[in-house]
Amino acid sequence: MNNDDVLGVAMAAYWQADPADVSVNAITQMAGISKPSLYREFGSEDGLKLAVLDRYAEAVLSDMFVILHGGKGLRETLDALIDFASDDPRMETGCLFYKMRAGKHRLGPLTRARVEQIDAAGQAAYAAFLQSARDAGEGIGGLPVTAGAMYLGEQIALAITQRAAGEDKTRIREMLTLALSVFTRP
Amino acid sequence: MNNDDVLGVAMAAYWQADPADVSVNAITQMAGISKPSLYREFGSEDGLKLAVLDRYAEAVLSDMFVILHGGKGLRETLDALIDFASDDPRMETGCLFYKMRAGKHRLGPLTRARVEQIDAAGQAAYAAFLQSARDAGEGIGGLPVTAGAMYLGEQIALAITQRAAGEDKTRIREMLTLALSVFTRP
DNA sequence: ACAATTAAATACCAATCGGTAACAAAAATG
DNA sequence: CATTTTTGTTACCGATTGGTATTTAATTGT
Repeated sequence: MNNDDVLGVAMAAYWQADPADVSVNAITQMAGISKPSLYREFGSEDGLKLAVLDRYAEAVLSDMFVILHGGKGLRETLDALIDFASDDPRMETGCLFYKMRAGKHRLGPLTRARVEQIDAAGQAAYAAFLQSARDAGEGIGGLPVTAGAMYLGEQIALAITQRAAGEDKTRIREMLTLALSVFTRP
Repeated sequence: MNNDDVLGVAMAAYWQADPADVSVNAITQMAGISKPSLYREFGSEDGLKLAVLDRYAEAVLSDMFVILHGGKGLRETLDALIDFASDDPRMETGCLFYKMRAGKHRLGPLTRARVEQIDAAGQAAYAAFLQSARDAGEGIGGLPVTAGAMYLGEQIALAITQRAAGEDKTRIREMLTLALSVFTRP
């Protein structure tokens, strides 16, 4: 059982459940290694969660950034975001990042800092996307870009969180489509 | 320090922080009573949380039901909901019910059952409100009433949760107004 | 005033948490 | 071959969790 495998086991566990509900003991047991081995590799629970988050960001969140920076038009990009949030099978148990963000106060300083950093990057990406849409002459409602970016980000987060709660995919898609319709209205 | 005072202390503590982050030990200490006294009165942590939730529902959630069943028009009621979510000082640290609902899996069976019950009642109230608006000839977008009810409820929950996260009140009002504008558009 | 009952507090329980010290096996180095 | 260094394990630490058995204090009935 190699270190990268351990990280994979931890990511799966944190992802499926809430990170705050998975103990290091449970992870060592699932990975079939001893506790000191884990601590020698990652230093602390905080270090482990940070490593997991980084791996998750590279493996999953990157896809969202790709969608946002794809240079497609407003409607097409919004549709891709809706598809991702309401249909991507990886989001069936929710998004690990959003779970961590929702329980930010329960994280150690390292992981919390990274969560805030990723969150800021996300906001920036949403804002850049909306700005470029506006520059391209596509109206995005009267609202300022930063407010729209936050709105967009929160609606995506809400949709994915609802998927983790076991809500019906079609229902979620309906609601998200409705929420984002404010961007594509006259 | 009477029993009702203890309930008040517990409600304040659960409300300000996340219920999952407040131990019975902490509550007995804050209330200045001994642990067996609390257990004699409420039976278990689950029993205490249930009692707190009931008290909270009567003291706070009832106001939301009053708004919904007020019989006012669509716009007026939506505005009242927006005011409540984004300006009511009691929501400055979020809504205890939404906090409990977000961490449903961490609750005992009694409290969890009540949370689900209240949630269902909320959905029904939202649906009844939208139905009456539609009956009164006010268009609420093309969508089915049940989907609209869920959307409305989740947007309110999102706004209040963001207040708990310390987000700017004006910003929250902007976003909620935007989200609910789908109901009052041609 | 004394006995019986109720209320409350002290002190404890087992389980679990994150984290580590002490120790055994294996691999690399001289 | 002998030695050092790395790897991994067992067994433990103090703190905290929800929950209780036992004992002390206050109240009540007679």
